[in-house]
Amino acid sequence: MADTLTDRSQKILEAIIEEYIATAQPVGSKALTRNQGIKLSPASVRNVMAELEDLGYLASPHTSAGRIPTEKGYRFYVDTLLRISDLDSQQKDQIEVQYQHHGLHMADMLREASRTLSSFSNYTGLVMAPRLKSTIFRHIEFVKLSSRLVLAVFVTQSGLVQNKLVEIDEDLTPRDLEQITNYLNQTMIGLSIQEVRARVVTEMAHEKALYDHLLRRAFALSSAALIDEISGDIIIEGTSHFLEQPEFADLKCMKRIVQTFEQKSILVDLLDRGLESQGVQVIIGSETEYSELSDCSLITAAYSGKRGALGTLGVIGPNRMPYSTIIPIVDYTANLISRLLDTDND
Amino acid sequence: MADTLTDRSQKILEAIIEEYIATAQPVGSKALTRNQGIKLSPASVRNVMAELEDLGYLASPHTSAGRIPTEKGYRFYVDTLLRISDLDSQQKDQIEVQYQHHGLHMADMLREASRTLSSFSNYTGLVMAPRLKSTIFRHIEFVKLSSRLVLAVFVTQSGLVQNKLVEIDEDLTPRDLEQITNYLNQTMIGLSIQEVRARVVTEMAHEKALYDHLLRRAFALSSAALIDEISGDIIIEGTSHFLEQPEFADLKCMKRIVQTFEQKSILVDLLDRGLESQGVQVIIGSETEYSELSDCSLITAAYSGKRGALGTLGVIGPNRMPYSTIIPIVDYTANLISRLLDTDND
DNA sequence: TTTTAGCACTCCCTGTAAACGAGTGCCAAA
DNA sequence: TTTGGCACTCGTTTACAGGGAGTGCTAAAA
Repeated sequence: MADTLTDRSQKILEAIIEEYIATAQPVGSKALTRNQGIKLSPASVRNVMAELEDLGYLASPHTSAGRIPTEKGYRFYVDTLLRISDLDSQQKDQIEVQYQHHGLHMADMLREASRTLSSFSNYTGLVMAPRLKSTIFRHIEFVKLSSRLVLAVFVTQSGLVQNKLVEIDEDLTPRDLEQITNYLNQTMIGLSIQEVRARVVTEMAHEKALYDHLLRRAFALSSAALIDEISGDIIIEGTSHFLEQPEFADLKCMKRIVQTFEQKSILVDLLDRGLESQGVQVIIGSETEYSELSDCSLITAAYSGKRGALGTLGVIGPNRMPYSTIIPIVDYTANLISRLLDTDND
Repeated sequence: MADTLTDRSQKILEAIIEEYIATAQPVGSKALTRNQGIKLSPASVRNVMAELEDLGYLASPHTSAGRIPTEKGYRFYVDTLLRISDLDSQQKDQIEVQYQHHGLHMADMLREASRTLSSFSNYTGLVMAPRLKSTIFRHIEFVKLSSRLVLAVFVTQSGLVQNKLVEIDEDLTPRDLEQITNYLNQTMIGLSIQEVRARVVTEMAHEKALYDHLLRRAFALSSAALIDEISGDIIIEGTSHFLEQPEFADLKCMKRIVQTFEQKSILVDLLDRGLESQGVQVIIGSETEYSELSDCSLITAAYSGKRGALGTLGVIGPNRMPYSTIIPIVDYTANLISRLLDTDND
């Protein structure tokens, strides 16, 4: 089949998709010639529509309804038809002002990001918090809570604070802890947590019969402290926007989606996919590879700190989303968060 | 009006409420005599029902439907008709086993509590994390991040770790910080955060021209660190259970409730109310005093640490909830959490 | 005096049928 | 190649009748 669409076909496809995005109703040939700037008769449009249906870009729910875009249609629209404009500076300001009160706390900032994404897009906002392992070590502190319990507090370059309780076998004096702290802080600064962990492991293996008692304990302690990373936490805001979408009026289907959100692991996986990519990613329907989300699309972008990607954020909604307005919002927010993380903590 | 119900009236009211809880359908006189253990004819039941309606315990949606309980009906049921049985030990074990993997982390434990409440009740689980101010100071640590930025880490008696970034005016050497830390840890241990804060404030006022430079800075720093407490965080799990309730099939109404959940402040207020009380509290419908939740009921209980109440947890659902099975679950969970918090960190 | 049976009445729900409308596909004419 | 016309399809709406569940009232039975 000739998969190259004529200019005219593309124009009509675009008009159909945009009309459908706006109205959520199957769009017919007549409606198209009326509302959109199509200068053809309904009959001509019908011919093109039939052709587009044959090619798989459109589908008809039943004989006498209009056409709705298929996933392939949306994909083509996003890939080649969509012209993405920048946000105007007024909107940028409106978004940016949301972060003014959250000067220093990373967790608050990410929550605000999710909330802002949701309220500016009118869909559901998603933010995946940085994985511990991908962040840069800045500082570690041990606080002795009882004879067998030590609290380890890491601070990462980007200002994320993470703590973990560690059980220890032998009693350590505050003096021991202080020395261990100093040693680790001097040797590990600037490495990623992943690198720190690797280094601890190799050093422990190499110097099995480590002569320096203190060092051995330092490694044992930090190894225990780093052992299981926090699974990337995900911040979801604005689930209620899903309830506004006519395509999810069916409670069964709605419930499946909300349950998927509650479970989080699927969303973590989807957001993870965008972590290594540049710019905005769009995942449409079954491209998610989860049947629960086969009617949902995600628009995601990675945000990054000084040294590479930290996490991903985005918006999830029905396939029928106004991509042209949401993509810039996601893009701008990701850049804004990256910028704020860079400047805040130095 | 004679507000004392005869034994028979009470029995019938109870049967109606339980039938309605089970079926979500208005219950008629015939259905009652069929299914429940009522040995009267439908006509007699009807007389009693009419009386109960006059007294405000029942209502009829329309002429030829059965009766449904009013809030007053539920309240009477909960206050005087309900016999609460203990959980059997099998159920207790099932609940308890959920916490085995979460030995040490308080945050994880609370999240698990919310999840368990939800899955065992089939409604939505709520847990309000301890307010910082009501917890007991155990340890404070300052970590210098840059010349103007200090990270303050508190540990509370119950193992809650809270951190806050503080901007400082003058540069402090690590040695200064260490001294300040030591001073605060020695003087403040065992006080509640609220008391610590009060103490810092009075000392700062009293010794305005504080001769000891170090002390002054210690107070300034801890004052800044304690200044605005974390607003009680609330953990909501199982919102999707709301989608199963026939009374919320209306999307409008559903959306209003989900939005209320997202906003959280209302739930915080409601959970706060149960903080000072002993045992299980039930808030029914408009008793919440929020119109958004006029069709919802909460079952809450406070959990506590060594020294008094820390937070509240519970379940929220429609007015039509199986109180007799959920109250023991909430009660047991609150006690379990209290116990775990007590034993874990000593 | 209390309980029950009978009966007329109300109101919702369901199913059917008809009318309607939006849209399609195809064919022939422009 | 485009357009107008036309028959056809199919979902949606409206109207209406019938059935069912439940009520309130009254009079008879216990």
